[in-house]
Amino acid sequence: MPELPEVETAANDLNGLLAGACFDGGVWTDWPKALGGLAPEALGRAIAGRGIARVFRRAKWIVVALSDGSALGLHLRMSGSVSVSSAASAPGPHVHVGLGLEDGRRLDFRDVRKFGRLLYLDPAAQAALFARYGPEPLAPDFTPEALAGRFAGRRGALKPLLLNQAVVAGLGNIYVDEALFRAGLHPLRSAARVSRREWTRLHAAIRRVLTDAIARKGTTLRDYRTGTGERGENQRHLAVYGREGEPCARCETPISRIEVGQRGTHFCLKCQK
DNA sequence: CATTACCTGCAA
DNA sequence: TTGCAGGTAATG
Repeated sequence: MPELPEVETAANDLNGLLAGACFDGGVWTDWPKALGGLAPEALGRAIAGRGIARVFRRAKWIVVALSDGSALGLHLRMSGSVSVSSAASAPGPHVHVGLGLEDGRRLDFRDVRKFGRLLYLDPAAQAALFARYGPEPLAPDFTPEALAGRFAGRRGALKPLLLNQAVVAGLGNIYVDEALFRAGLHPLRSAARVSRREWTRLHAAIRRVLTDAIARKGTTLRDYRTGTGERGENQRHLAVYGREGEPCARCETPISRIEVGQRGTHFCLKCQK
């Protein structure tokens, strides 16, 4: 489910709820695989008594930074979400991990499809993990030239490259389709045949689509919830994603759907060349 | 580059 | 029953 705007929203919500709190070492799970091989007891020992310095996003990871420089990395994959509840309450449906806090609350990790992960990361593991990712598209130094530079010398179509987290971090199937529509670029356009002016348009489109979605607290199609349990609003503003057959907002042509790299791909064949 | 695997739920 | 879903890693 979650792409950059959803993870950003969830991380910001968790930061407001958890900054300054302390894990008590209690770990409940009914799906130990989510911990990536670390035993629940070992995770509990690692985080017991650790304060939460802050919670932020990197790529599609929620990073819970702890007082000793270690961190928890939460990846929601297709259907994950996070929430904070009372430790006295029973875990809700599809909650697979719960981490106790010293103040009587609990951080819950919910994930219908069980693809998500909650990993303990020491500083070296954090560095190794985040080194795999490309630049943050909303960072101030992510200029149109920086975007074009990421594609320099790469062959292939725009959409698969934009989905590649090592090229640019954080984009997924929804926002790639939306950004390409806004930029007027066909998802199968070769990256080698994009002009300077088109890179500038694509850069603006990516930033606009992401910032608008963050302002609307993300896109909730099925499982995604904000860190406070609400649905996002951006699903009401999608131009092409999930709109096969509906008229294009710009030219009325029915939106097309094709497969690109095994992903459903939505675009306007008249507006996107 | 394509295919498969990882999982569950839901709509056609 | 089949196909599809916001992601990604592993395998030919």
